[in-house]
Formats: sequence, structure tokens, C-alpha cells
Amino acid sequence: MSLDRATMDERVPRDFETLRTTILERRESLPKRIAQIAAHALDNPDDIAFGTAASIAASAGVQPSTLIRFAQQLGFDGFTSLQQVFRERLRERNSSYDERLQALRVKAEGGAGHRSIFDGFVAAASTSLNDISRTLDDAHLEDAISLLAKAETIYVLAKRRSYPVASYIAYALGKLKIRNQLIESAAGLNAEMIGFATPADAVIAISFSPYAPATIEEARSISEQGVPIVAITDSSFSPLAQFAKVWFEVAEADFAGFRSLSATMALAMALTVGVGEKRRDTGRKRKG
Amino acid sequence: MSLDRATMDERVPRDFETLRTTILERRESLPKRIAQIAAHALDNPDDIAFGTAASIAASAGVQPSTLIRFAQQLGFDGFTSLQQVFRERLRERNSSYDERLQALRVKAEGGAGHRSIFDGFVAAASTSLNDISRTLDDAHLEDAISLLAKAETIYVLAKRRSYPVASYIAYALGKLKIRNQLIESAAGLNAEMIGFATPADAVIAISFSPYAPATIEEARSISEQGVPIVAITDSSFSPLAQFAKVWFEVAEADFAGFRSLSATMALAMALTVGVGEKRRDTGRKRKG
DNA sequence: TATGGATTGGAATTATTATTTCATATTCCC
DNA sequence: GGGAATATGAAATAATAATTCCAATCCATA
Repeated sequence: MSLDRATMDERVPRDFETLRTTILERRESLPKRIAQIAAHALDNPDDIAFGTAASIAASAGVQPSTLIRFAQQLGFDGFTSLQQVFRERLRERNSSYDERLQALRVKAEGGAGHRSIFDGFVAAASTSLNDISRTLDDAHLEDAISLLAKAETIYVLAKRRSYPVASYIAYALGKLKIRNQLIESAAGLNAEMIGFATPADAVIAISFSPYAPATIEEARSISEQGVPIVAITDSSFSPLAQFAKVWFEVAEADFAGFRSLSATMALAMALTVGVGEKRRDTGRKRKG
Repeated sequence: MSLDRATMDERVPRDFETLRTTILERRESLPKRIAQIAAHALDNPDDIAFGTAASIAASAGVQPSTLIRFAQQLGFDGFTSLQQVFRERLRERNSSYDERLQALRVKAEGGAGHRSIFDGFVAAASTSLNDISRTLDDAHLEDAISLLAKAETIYVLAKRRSYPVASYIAYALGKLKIRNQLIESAAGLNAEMIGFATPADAVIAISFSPYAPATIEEARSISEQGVPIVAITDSSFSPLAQFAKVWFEVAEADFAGFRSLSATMALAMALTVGVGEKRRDTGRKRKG
């Protein structure tokens, strides 16, 4: 009896992560068909959790018996006990992202004290990040970065609610040694500052409804000088969109009357660092 | 044949939410044992997804046949198709929060193009929000809000990386008609501005390592005037912490050398709106 | 309290699914 | 290139699980 255990030196993985690691470790040494299943299992864990031996085998392109051999090689006594691990994973994994947000929102609405306010802002920020992550168009991002990377000076234009983003962009551009100009002068010199911009420069303009009239006005006048604009705004009807070469639609969730900035911030930073990288690459190419 | 359909006027619920609603609607009119299963199903949806008819019936305290009758009453043709709905629910719910972040990080590291930069910032922001949501101390939040709500003027102090947060706080306080002063003057008048602050005022100071010397210096001098400080910083060793009446430790994740601001922003907004609410409440009480 | 209909329990039956077996193919090593 | 060890495919078999059926029970109503 106890001798049988000798073959079981290798412990049977009981949780998904251990199993995953084990599979990846042995990946090289596995026979072809077994490896085929291994790959399929890690790629489609939900299928393993719910399917039958036959259906899984079919969708992995092997025989059911191979599936069982796979399980046995891993130390399980059959497919069924392997499947338990995949099911456990689904049971134990945290509640879904949406459920989590929902919980935060409920706490934010119903909760007592100021914690609920905080939860509300966290939920708004998370929602916004989630949305932008889904909707951002990669091609737009590339276009915007290319455009900005070519600019001699990057002008950053934003007022009121969007101003914090602009100031962070300016800070980051500065750290990356990218020439930039934040258009914010309280002294009313904005028109003059804008006057210096040429078509060889570029603008990042940020404005959300209700659009600050000054931002729109400045965007118009700078675009009339032929300076290309990258806009971050909240709808295709935004007046900013019509002046822009490239524009991003960012939907920020709000709470207690204040919209989140997190999605806009993430996009702004991606643009900034993207420009930094692009310039380094271009520099290298020129030298090489 | 087609006559049989008459009894199937009621559409079979295909998704979990519809099913749930249907069950709740009929709750009253269900026979005892069937109701028993209905309750068990809604309370333990995972068990329905993974169990066998026998095991589920046992844990609900009924016979397997009753479970099947339950499914049939709902319009399914058997337990198996009812179970599909419960399984679908697990499949479709988004991957867990951690898995999601993990995926983003992997994409950010391995990915090509500038999308990966963007993903990195989104991941950093999400991580930060997640962390602060876990670690924020409710009592500190209450303390800070009480302290700030009593202030005649709220001074907002932050430079460099933290400045965007300060400017958003100033914007929000302004919208809430709360008197505030952003200490940012480029004209070197900060010392004079600070000189006006009295112990009846309060300060929100934000600084992260490497701490801007000006922020620390100004915080010191303003605290020596007896003005209470609420600090947002990144460790208990922060020089800001020693001057502060209340301080928050916020760990922001970073990407490409730039830290996220999302957690700090959420906290800042909670403080701001919290102060607004507290003042309204206090106002009402005084009037009442 | 008798009677009909609905509900329930439990075993029998049927269907489905996992596992085993064995013949065949492949690979690796001498 | 030959032979042993290993891996694979396909069908047979065993196990498990869903469903059905019928008798027993419950409940409302006359």
C-alpha cells in the first residue's frame, strides 16, 4: 500500500495556479498529443471546467483517452479529478469586475459616513478606466503620437476641470525633455502665446462638456494658423473635434457631480510617454 | 405537435438574470418543495452550475425528481438545460479583477506599439485604486474631513507631480463654494500667502518621494503658525507626516517612471466633497 | 370527512459520460 | 535498420447521472 505512494512523489496540484505552473514546467517534455491538450487546457480553462471528456477532446483535436492520460500524468486519478481543479478556479475566483464595481456603487449609495463618498469616486474611476480600455482605438493612438512626436513644441491647452490633466502632461513632457508650453497664463497673454505656434508645432487640447469657451476659442485660432491639434473630448459633437486632426472620445463616469479624470489621465500619459519613446526611436534610426 | 406549444407560451429564460426574475415572480405560487429548490438555487448558484442532480437535490433537501420538475415548470426540458443557464453565468462573467490586471500588465510588458504603454498606465491606475480601496482608514477620513470642514480657508499645497491633484482640489472646492487658496504662485509670493493663514484655517498638503523641498519647507512654516495640516503622502517616513494632524499613506503604482495619480485623486475628491457635505449638514443643524 | 387533483418520494429505467483495453503507430536508442 | 519503449486511436465497458414512472401523501373543497 504505502509502496504505491512511491510513484506519487510528485504532489497532485490542487489549485489552478499550481497546476498551471506544473504544466508550464513540463511543457517541453510532453508527448505531442498530450502537449496539445495541455495548451488547450490553459487557453480554454472554462471549457475544461464545463465540458465532457468527449467534447473537450474533440475541441482539442484528440481522443478522450488522451485527455485521461494527460490527467493521469499530472497525478490525478482521472479526468474527473482534473476537472475539479478547473471548476474550483471558477468558484473561488473573485467576483467579477462588474459585480465588484456594483458592490462599490451600492456601498457608495447606501453607505453611511464619508467612506461611501470615497467608494463612489473609486467606482467612478474604475468604471472610466474600464470603459476607455475597451473603447480606445489603437490607430488613433498611433496617429496622435506620430503627429505629436514630429512637433517642435507641444502646446497644451485645457481649462477648469481638464486643467489638472494638462498640468500633468506639461510636467511629464518636461521630465522627458520634450519642449512644451502650457497655455494657462492668468495674465491674459494666451493669445500672444498662441501666436508663436507654427504648423511645425502641435497642440494637445482637452475639453469636456460644458466646454470652456476660452479653450474652444483658442483651439479655433490655433488651428487656423495651421497647427495640428490632438483633442481629448467627450463626444463627436464636441466643438473641439472639428478642429482636431486626431481626437479621442473619453467617457468619464461621474460621482457627486464631479467626473473622474482617471481615464483622461491614463490616455494623457500614454500620449506623453509614447511621444518620448517615438522620439528616442527616431533619434536612434537617424544616428544608425 | 404545434398544439403542445400552447403550454409554452411562457418563454424559457436563457440568461441568468431573466431566470432569476422569473423565479422571484412566481415565488409565491410555487409548491413547497419546488420553492425550496428555487430558494436554494438562487442562494447557491455555483452549486447548481457544478453539482449533479442528485447532489443538488440532497443539499436542497429534496428528491432529484423534484429538481427536474422545477426545471420543467420553468419551461426547460430537464435539469440539464436549466444547469446550462447557471454555467453560462459563470462563463460570461468577466474574469476576476486580478486576472484582468495581470492580463493588462502582460500586454503592457510584452505588447508591441504604443497600445502597450496605454495598457500599462491603465493597469497602474487600476492597481492603485484597488490598493487604496483596501487600505484606506475610515477613521482617518472622518478626522480629516472634520478638520477641514471647520477651516475658514483651506490652503492647498503641492508641487510638481502632485500639483495636478492640488489644482483639481482647488477647482472642486471652488465649485462647492468653499473658500480656498492654491499655493502655487510662480512669482515667489508663497511665503507671504502662507503668512495669512491662521489656526482657524487648514491645509491639504500633498507630496511624494522625492519630496519637493519647497512643499516641505512651506508645510513646516505653516504648521509652526499653528495651522492644522492634512497630508497625503507615500510613507510614514515622509517629512510631511511629522507636520500633519492627519495623514494618509497612498501607494501609487508606477509605469514607465510615472506614478499614477488615480488613487490620490479619488482620495482628494472624497475629502473635498466630504467637506462640502459636512458643511451642509452642520449648516442645517445650526438652522434647525 | 370523503373525493379529486396536485404534489412528493423513491426506485426503475434510460441516457450519458468516464474509463479501460487492446491493436496500431511512432519514436528513440543501440 | 531493428527492436524496445512509448504514444496514440478507436471501440468496448463500466460508472455515473438524468429522467421517468407509479404509488403514497397532502391539501383544498364540497
